Formats: sequence, structure tokens, C-alpha cells
Amino acid sequence: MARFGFKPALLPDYKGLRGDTSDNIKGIKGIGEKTATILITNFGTIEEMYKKLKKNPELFTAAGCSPRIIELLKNNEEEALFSKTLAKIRLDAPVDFVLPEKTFWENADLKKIETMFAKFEFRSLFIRLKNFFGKSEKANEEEFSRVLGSPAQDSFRERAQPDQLKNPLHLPSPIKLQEVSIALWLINSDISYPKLDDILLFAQVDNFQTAYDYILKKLKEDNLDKVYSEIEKPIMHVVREMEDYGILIDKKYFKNLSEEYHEELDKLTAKIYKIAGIEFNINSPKQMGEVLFGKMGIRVPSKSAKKGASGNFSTKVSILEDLEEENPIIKEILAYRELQKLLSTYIDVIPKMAGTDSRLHAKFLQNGSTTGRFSSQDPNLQNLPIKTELGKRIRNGFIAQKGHKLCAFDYSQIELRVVAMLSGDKKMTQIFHEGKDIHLGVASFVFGVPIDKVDKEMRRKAKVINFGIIYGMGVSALRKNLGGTREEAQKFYDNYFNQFSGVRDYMEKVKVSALKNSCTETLFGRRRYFPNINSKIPFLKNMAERTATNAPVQGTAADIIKLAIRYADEDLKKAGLLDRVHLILQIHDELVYEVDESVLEKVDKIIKNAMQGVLERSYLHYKTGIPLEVHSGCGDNFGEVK
DNA sequence: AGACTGCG
DNA sequence: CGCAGTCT
Repeated sequence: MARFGFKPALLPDYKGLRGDTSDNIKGIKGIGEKTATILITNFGTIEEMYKKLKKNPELFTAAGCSPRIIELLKNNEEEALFSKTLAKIRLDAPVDFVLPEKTFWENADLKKIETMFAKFEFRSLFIRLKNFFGKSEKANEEEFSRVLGSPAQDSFRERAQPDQLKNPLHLPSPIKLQEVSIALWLINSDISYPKLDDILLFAQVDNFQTAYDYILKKLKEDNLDKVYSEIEKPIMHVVREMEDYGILIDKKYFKNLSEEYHEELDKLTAKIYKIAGIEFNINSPKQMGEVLFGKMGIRVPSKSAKKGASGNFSTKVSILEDLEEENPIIKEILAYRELQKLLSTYIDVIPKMAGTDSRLHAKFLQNGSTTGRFSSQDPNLQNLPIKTELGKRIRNGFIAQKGHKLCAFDYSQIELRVVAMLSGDKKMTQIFHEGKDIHLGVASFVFGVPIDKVDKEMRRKAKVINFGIIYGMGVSALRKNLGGTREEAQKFYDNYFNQFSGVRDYMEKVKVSALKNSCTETLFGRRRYFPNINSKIPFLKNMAERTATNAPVQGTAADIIKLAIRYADEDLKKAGLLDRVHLILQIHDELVYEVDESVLEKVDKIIKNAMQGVLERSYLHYKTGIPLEVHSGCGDNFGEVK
């Protein structure tokens, strides 16, 4: 208003006449800032102006327009209108871009920026940046307005809530945002890692502070405030520190590994082409299926290897493994698949993601799953290979700093212990209480033989069903995992639940309460909802039943390890060790720390104790005959820790 | 059961 | 977007 002398709404009209070189809008050649302003203030929009010009042009002479200007206007009506449409900001365009939930300056780490700027010798930029961060909030606002090219509007300040007063862009502080993100996720864990949008949507408001207050109030109403204040909130800073600290990568090691595996991959590729007698994209399951079962005429496994939903042959590992005897190409393909996976998912991407200091800062999302578990991304450090030798070698590339070791602490069989606790099953409790191997113990009961008479196959079967229990598996899924016939599986299943009737009753109880309440709870009260539990569609109902029985188990285990993170941090702090011990990974039942070698034994004791004592120490003061056993191991790299 | 990533 | 494959 002050600058132009007319309302902002008329800006497109202004630009339509005068043009705007920065936006490549022509306007009418010969009309400048002054004339345009006169025209707009006297006659309004371009459309209105032309109406008046056609009716009584003498008005224009009266307003002080020269005959030259009037002539220009008459000759350039079309150009003016076109320029105006260009200048208009289209509000109806399909935009799927949303403002990022955090701005660069909200979670900026001045230290990190400083080192980076120093490296690139961005001296003046750094001074400006320092000023920006150092100044009062008010000054920030001005600096930002300057950058954005539009003055902060007074009307906004009047409307603003206290929280927004400090912040010109409506942006909440990152910490409060994270708090409410976790709170909302506790209320409804299906909304994992809620963003600002999700938070505002849930609260049905457009003001952050209002949403914050609403969600924290609701948290309390839902009796989730203990889970929040005792489990989640106390580890927020530990998680942030874990991400900030990162993990050291041996880039050279990765480079060597990459070269070695790529060489092998090339050899395999050549072999496969040779055997197949044709070059094709081995990464394409479609082409692979056509080559194997079409061109090469390999027997199509009658079961599931027929045409899938999309009309393609299935070429997954389990099917290829059945065909290993049929043709030598299968073995090579399996090897190719493994190497390709390792290279493309881990070996060739992880070193690129580490900084110049070779530290990798993956994300650990405290509220990234529906059950209470963490998730990890960019990259996912919770699924580093371990099963195969070729895969395991990747772990050697994650190393400890000089003078340090990597120490891993893992809960042994935590989920089955949770099953035993939640169900109170006598026999399962007994096995754990006596410190016996759970698979041997279960096999002993199910097969009715003493523990020392349990053979490999019996233990294997017990292990399968133990996993099945955790996942809420039914008979058919059990048979699939067990191999053998339906009848065998059914018999085994019945036998198991006869022996462990406490587990059976518990599972039934969870299902019933899920049906009634549409939700289940962990030992600590973390909740998950199952809207499909009453569905008439069998697939959905069955799925809901499985997830409903799994959630309290997986979720309680998650509660326990989160508390362990908290207590370990508290105890290390008390011992004054926080500068010599840093949490670097959380892998569901395992915590990995980088530890200064001078305090290895002390730290081992402290962390183990904290982990084992979680239940009694928690606000539940939970007493149980089932010990939480923790195993630990140290090494120079992640491959060595176990 | 719960995740994440790469590929076509 | 679905599949495949890695982990707990």
C-alpha cells in the first residue's frame, strides 16, 4: 500500500500495464511505473479502465494522461490483459507440493554448518548466518521478511498466538513438533511418524499451539500419559544424540568389497548368459521367468510357480531353490541375486551417505512403527545382513573410532519371555526361570521327552512354532513354515496348545478383548487399534486377529527396550560416562554403543544392569520370575561384536 | 508380525 | 505399485 498507493489485489493490473522484467512480463511498452500507478489509482482494474476509456476518454486527459498514453492504451488492450493473466498467481493450479515440516533453520546445527562453511571458505555467508541465528527473534523475523521479499503483515501479528509471535512463519519448534508427533502416534499408532500436516488434520485446526494442546489433552484422556512421560519423552534426546553422533564407516573397506563383489557379479552375468544362450535383464523377474520356463523349457513347478496375478512366472528364491537340481543356471541366478541385493542396497549406497568425516547419520524414528518399535531409514541400519557369509562381511565396514570399541547388548528371546509374562503360562515360565534354552524346553514338553533327548529336528520344529506364537500364526501358516502335511501340522499345533494352555488361553483372551474393544494394549498400556477385527471379509478379519495377538507381544518388547535406553542413559550420566559412551544403533532387541576402551568393563556392567532391571525399575514395579537375560559382546567393528 | 529399499 | 529381499 505504502509503496504503490493501491491495494495488493491490483498488483496484477499494475504489472499488466508496466510489465515485470523479472517475471518476463512485457506489459505495455512506453508505460512505466508512474503512469501505471496513476491509471490504476484512478480507474481500478485493467478491465474497468478499458470500459471507461471506451465510454469517456476525456476522463483520462483529466487525470493527466497525454494523448500518447491514451493512444498506447487503445492499441495494446490485448497485450495488457494478457500480461495481467501472466502476473496473476494462479490459485487453482494442481499443486502437490507441501511446505516441509521443518525449515532449514529450525533444526540447523550451527556447529556443523560452521565446519562445512569453513571448509568451503564461505566466510561472509557464515557471518550473515551467525547474525541470523544470534539475533533476537524479532531480528530473525526482519531478516526473513527481507529474504522473502515481503514485509511481515501487521494483521498477522494481531491474530498470532503466543507461540507464533516468536515465529514469523507459523513454524513450531522442532522439539515441540516432535513431542506432539509422538503423542499423536500414541493416541493412534496407525499414524506413524505424523508430520505437521497430520497433526493439524487430526486436531482439525490450523494453529499449531492449539493442536498441541488438544493432542496432549487427549493423550491424558486416553490414559497414555504414562507411556508418553515415562517411556517416550525421556529418550527423545538420546535418539537425537544417536542420530547426531552417527556411526563410523570404513569407506575403503566398502570400496574394496564393492570391487570384489562387482567382479564376481560380472562373472555370474556372463555365466548366466552363456547357459541361457541369450542376454537378458537378470534383474527383471518377468524376463527371467520367460527365459527359464519359456525359452529354456525348465519344468514349471506346479504349485505356486505358475503364472501369478500379472501373468508372470514367479521366480522367487523359494521356487528357484526347488529347481536347483534341474539346471545349473539356477545356482548362478541365486548367487547373482544375492550379490545384486547386497551391492545395490548396502555396499554401493552406504559409503555415499556418510559425510567427509566418514560418519553415517541414519534416521531412527521413535514413532516409525504401529507397534511401538523404532524404524530406521536413510539408510535402514536395522536390516544389515547377517545370515549369509557374503552379507555378513558388510558389517565389518561399520567400525569404532580409534581408542573405542563397538559393544552390542541384546535381549535374549525377549518376545517369548514377554509371551510367558503376559500369559503367565506355568511351563513356559518354568523354562525361562530355570534358564533353559526355550526351543529345547518347548520341544521337550511338546514331544514328551526329556530335554537331553530332544534332537535337532524336534528343536527346529519347536523353534518354528515359537515364532508362530509371536506372530499369531494359524495352522496353515504353521504347515507352510514347518513343511510336511496339514495333519502333522494340526497335530503339532494342538499338542503345543495342550501343553502350553496358558498361552492358548491368553491368545484367546486377547482376541476376545480385541473384538470387544477394537484394540489391544501392551504391558505398559501402549495401544493399537484393529478396525477390521469385526470385518466380514475373512482375509481382513484373520489379518486383524494375527496383528491383534502380535501387537501386545512386539509392543511390550518395544516398551522394555525403550525403557532400557532411558535407564542406561540415566545410569551412564550418573557415572559421568556420557562423553565416553554413545548409543549408535537400536535394532529392536539390541543396543549398540561406541565405547571408550578405558571404560569397557564398567560400561558393560552398567548397561547390562540397566537392561535387565527394566521391569522392576519401571513405574509398574513389575515383579516376575522370568529374568530378562542380556548378552553382550565387543569388537573393533560391527561384524565382530557377537 | 513389524519395518525399509531397489527394481521394473 | 507390487514384488522381492534384508533384518528382528
